[in-house]
Amino acid sequence: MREFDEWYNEVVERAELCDKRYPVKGMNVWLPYGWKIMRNIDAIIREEMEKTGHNEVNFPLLIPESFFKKEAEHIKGFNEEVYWVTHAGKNELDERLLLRPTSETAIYPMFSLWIRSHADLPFKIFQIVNTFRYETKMTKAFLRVREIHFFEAHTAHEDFEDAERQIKEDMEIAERFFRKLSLPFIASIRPDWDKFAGAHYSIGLDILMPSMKALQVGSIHQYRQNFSIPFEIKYEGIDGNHYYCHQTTYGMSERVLGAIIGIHGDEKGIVLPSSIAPIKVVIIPIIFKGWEDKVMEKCRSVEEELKRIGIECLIDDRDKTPGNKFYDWELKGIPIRIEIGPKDIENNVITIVTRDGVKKRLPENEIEKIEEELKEFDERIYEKAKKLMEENIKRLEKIEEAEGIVEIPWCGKEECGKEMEERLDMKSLGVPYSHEEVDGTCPICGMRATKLLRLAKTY
RNA sequence: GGGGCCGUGGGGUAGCUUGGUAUCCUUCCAGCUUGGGGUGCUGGUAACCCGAGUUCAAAUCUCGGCGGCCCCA
Repeated sequence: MREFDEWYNEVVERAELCDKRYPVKGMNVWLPYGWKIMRNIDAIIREEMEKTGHNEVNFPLLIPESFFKKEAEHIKGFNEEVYWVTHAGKNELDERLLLRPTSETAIYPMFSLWIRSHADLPFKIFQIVNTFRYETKMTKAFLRVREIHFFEAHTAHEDFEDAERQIKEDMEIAERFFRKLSLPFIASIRPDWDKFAGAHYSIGLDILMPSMKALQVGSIHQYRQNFSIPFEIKYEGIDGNHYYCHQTTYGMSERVLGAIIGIHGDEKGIVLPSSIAPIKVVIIPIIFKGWEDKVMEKCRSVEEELKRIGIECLIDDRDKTPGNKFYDWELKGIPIRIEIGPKDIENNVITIVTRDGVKKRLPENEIEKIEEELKEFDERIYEKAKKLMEENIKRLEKIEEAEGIVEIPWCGKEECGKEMEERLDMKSLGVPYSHEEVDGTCPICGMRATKLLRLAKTY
């Protein structure tokens, strides 16, 4: 949808999330406000990682060409979008180095040194780093960039079953993570022709944007032994023999922020769930002649009370008119604003207005209720987003025009899936992760279909 | 991968056809005023993407580069 794309481009700059004027394509400057939000998102995933026994590491940006080349499928998948470092000053390097497009080939040589025995397993690490991919399509702030703010978890396991348990855990992490951001998503097992380069299978986590295009916001991969064999990641089993590990990864990026902007935003600007809003409550003094001191005094006491109960807040005492400040903070997506003026002081109340337009007065001795108001706000924006998604997932029996995400009975053959893509002008998201059993007919070949193929236009 | 459009103060624009240093709105700064949804007035700062060429003279014409946007595969 053209309007959406225009709105999106404008709002990321007006809300001071990033500055797109940096003169390298696909590389934007994170502004303080946007970066704070991104770091709050990172903090949530970091907390989830720690809860589930992953340790944070930080690998070098550069990978030697010889490492990168060890897994054949992986190179094929990334070769065209790799940035190369070929020189040091005027001298050509003996071995070319690449900027990581993802870190498998940096991390796994170290895995093979670190992992010795079954007692080391499962081995679970993650990092949040920048990765580089020379995207050939049109770039777009947070949605398609060439320098990616990337979260990646890498695990190694004794056997396939334990790696599968990891993938279940990853799905639980994703559920909790996206719920905290009030973002509904769907999980699909990507078709073989679209899985991650080198994976045994891939699960895509997708969000339906208001433009009715699907956005992949996360991916979980089962590698089986596809990397452990070329990288020789082996452990000594209880029986004294050596075995190759089974591996998984889980990845996400600033696309999550792009999804939040797109899903929750409105004509006034972005809308932030309270879990990541740098300021959860903004206090606007409504000053009239003769009331200056009384109003400011009350603002400060409310601020103190909010800080005491652990709610980040700010008094906007800039010399602007209140209306101006309202528009400002709405643009930036602050969940709740408090207005304090003469009328509030006379009635011993504060006026609160949530970002989605609920206005009420709270007695001034019940300020702690703001906490509940924030929770209810998060819940409302989640339900609204969920409704939009559910209304636009459509079950079809034959090939027909539809907006959003469609689910069509599929025999499982690649040629049929690709023909659906072509005729609908959509991309396959894959088969629902929930393994929903169906009894239908593939509309392409007419054979019995036991699964659904999800398709959508994508970013 | 193929095609098209575009680049002027921080943002949005006029000027380009017919070469002579730039219009308006907004933002920003100062002051007064105002203050429960973009208050008003006065004054001020600030721009022709980069490089080469044509010319007495280039925002304007030519070529190249960089960057942005759109459409198709």
